Amino acid sequence: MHDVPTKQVDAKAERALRRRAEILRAAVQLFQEDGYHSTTTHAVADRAGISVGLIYQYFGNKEDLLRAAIVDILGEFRDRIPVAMDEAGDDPEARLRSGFRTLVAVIDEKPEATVLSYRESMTLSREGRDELKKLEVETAEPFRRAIEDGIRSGAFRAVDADLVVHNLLLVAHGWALKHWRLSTWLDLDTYVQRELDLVLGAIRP
Amino acid sequence: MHDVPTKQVDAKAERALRRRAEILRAAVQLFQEDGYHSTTTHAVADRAGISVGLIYQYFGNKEDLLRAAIVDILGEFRDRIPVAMDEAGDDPEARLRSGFRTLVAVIDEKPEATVLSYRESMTLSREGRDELKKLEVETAEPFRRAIEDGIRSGAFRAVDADLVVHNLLLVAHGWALKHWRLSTWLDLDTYVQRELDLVLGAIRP
Amino acid sequence: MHDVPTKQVDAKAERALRRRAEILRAAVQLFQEDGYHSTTTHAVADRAGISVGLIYQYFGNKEDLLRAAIVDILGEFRDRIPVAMDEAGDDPEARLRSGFRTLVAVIDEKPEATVLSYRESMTLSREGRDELKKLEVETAEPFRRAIEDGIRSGAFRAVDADLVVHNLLLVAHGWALKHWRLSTWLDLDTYVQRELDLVLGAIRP
Amino acid sequence: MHDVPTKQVDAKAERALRRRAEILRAAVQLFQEDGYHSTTTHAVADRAGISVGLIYQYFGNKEDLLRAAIVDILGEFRDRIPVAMDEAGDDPEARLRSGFRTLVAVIDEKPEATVLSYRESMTLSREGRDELKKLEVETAEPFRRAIEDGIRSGAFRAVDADLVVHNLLLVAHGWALKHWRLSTWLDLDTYVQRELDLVLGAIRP
DNA sequence: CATGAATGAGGCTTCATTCAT
DNA sequence: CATGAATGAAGCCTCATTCAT
Repeated sequence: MHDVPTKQVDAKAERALRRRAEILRAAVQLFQEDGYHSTTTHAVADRAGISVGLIYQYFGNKEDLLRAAIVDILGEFRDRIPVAMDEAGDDPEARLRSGFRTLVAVIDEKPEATVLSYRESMTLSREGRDELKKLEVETAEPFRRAIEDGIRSGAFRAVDADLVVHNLLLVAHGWALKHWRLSTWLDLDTYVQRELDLVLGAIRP
Repeated sequence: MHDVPTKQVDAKAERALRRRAEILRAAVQLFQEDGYHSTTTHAVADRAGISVGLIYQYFGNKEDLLRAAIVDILGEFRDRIPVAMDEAGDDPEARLRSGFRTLVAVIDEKPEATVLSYRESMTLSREGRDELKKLEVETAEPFRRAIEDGIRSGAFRAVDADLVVHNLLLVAHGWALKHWRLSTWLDLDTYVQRELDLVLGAIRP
Repeated sequence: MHDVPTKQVDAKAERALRRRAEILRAAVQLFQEDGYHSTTTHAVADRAGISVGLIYQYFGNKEDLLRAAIVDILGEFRDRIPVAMDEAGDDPEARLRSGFRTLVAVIDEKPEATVLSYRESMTLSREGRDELKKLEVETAEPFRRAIEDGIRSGAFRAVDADLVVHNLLLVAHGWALKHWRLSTWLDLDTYVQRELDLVLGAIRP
Repeated sequence: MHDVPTKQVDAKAERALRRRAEILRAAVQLFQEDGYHSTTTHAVADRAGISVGLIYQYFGNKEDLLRAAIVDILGEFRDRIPVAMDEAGDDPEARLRSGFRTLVAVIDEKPEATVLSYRESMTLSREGRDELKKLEVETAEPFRRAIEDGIRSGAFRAVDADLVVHNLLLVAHGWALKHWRLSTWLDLDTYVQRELDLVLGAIRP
């Protein structure tokens, strides 16, 4: 109704974003700990330190919370990987190494979300799943390009680029999916190192 | 209280086993189609053509049904892979190829169960999860041995055998997990062929 | 699965019908006492002496219960009125008197449901409302025919038959709608008698 | 604590009244469209172009809004009908015609509120309902007096005056309650005309 | 063995109302 | 005056599980 100082609007908007993030963080934690279906909306509210009702002012429903959680991490993949690859310069192999290292690092930061996207993605509605697939394809794209560049330049053999990307992503996700086993004998850096050696060893001429 | 002819007992026992299998099949189908949590026991009963009550004569509860479904497939891995490897003779690479081909083939036969074991394993109780992990380790074992044999014989480089097995299993599971994408450009045999080329290419001296 | 003696099937079907009727009766009572929206499904279950869950084996949801309640009484109108009119013979006025008397009598038996159909009908979905309108038109039909017969035979003036029926129904419903006021100075028979005198007095030549 | 110019007080008071009326109008619209229970206070605020909180500065709670809406229209009946009857002079029949015509006209102006008073009156608390009954009786009173005057003067038969009033009110309300059916073959004036002919035909000597 | 009617705890979600700004 | 973020009680409904037949 009234004109309100811009600063106030910004403050409100920022506050709203912070709230949204708080709720999402609580949800991701609990989804990871107990699974999506065993997590109640009340539990999310409690963990976030708010009331149940408030969840529904930031998210349409529980599934929305799940989708937001998964989209959140996949979005981070999509955004951070190209940056990391560009910082590595033009060499295809260097780009691949940097991108993969970043991918696994992000997964290691939020393993919950990665596991979630495997475990609960089919819980989502058709639209939600399609959104995920789109993000997944977008994440794969920079890797695919680096490999094809490498093939063109002769740095790599004429392998099936899509398949190599598929493997790279699987192996990266594997760090989260099978962490219970891997972490008994490897740390993050060693895992990245050895996997890169294997993958690159397979595609170098 | 009565003595019962043995033949009748056998007939009964067999009938019971068939029933159990029917229920399990219905459950696996529905778990795959709709997810474990969205599948109701009534739906399982309907699909199996029996009444709800009967489910509880063959399985303790719904989670039991899930565990049985997953154990079923993992057990098949454990049993069929050593056989396939033995049929391939003594050469480590041949054994690896045969074992991997069989692994992917079994997964292709019942992709549902594979996906299930990723998606719902955390739904299980502590005991159920431990049982799965045990089966997973047992499945990995023959692969690990073949690789170590190959390393010893000089057929393979001195790679981290456990890591290579980890990758082999991930890639095999990947056929089920990412079937929606892979099947757009590959068939089963090509997938097995190309993956073997990549993996073996990485570990050959 | 098995063939079952017909008698048993009948017994079950009958039992089911009784249950349905019990639940419906409890619901109508409570809807009348407290209004549809103030009546909880738990309250209905308690009144019916069953558990909440059972309601949902006989009715799809709460609205379904409301629709069933209203359809129930409107159906009774539709069925009992033609019978009463036929018992009255051929004379249009006698038929009208008998039909109206029956209408008010049925309303007096279950005033709740009549009030419900006024108060809550718009709570229903489009389909539910259409079903009600159809029943209402069917209830009106025999009255309309009697009046038109009377007009043709010269027993009644050339009045707007539809309007007279509209009035008859309103007045009959009025017995339930304004019972709190009417019952302070009239009983059922007197109400019927006097209203018939008024209505017939208005349409006689 | 400050003395405030009277003009300002008036301006404020008027502004407040306007706000109240705006809110009430929004509420009546929505109550009619969706029913009282399906209308949320947020929806009322939106429709009125204000915030939820403001509603509670003009009305104690949601039920208050309903009562105000119904009292509003019933008060209009009470006020306008005697005026219309007085303008018609002394003849009982003329007074009755004028009163009824006005009653139906007011109902036609705000059919929502009439329907509301049937549909939701039981939603009100004891006090609210009693207030409605009082208003209803007050509305009926001038009609009753006209009929008794007519009976005394010999213009009408010795009918049950209260019952005739009951019918008049029912028939008037019927215009709103059954508008969906009536409006398919009648307009307002015809309805008034024909109903008056029927009712007066029934009570003329 | 087999049935399926019955149970009831518990989950998701809505929405009237408040209060700090 | 006015806002709208926040609350939390309460309702509808589902569904795993039992048990009398």
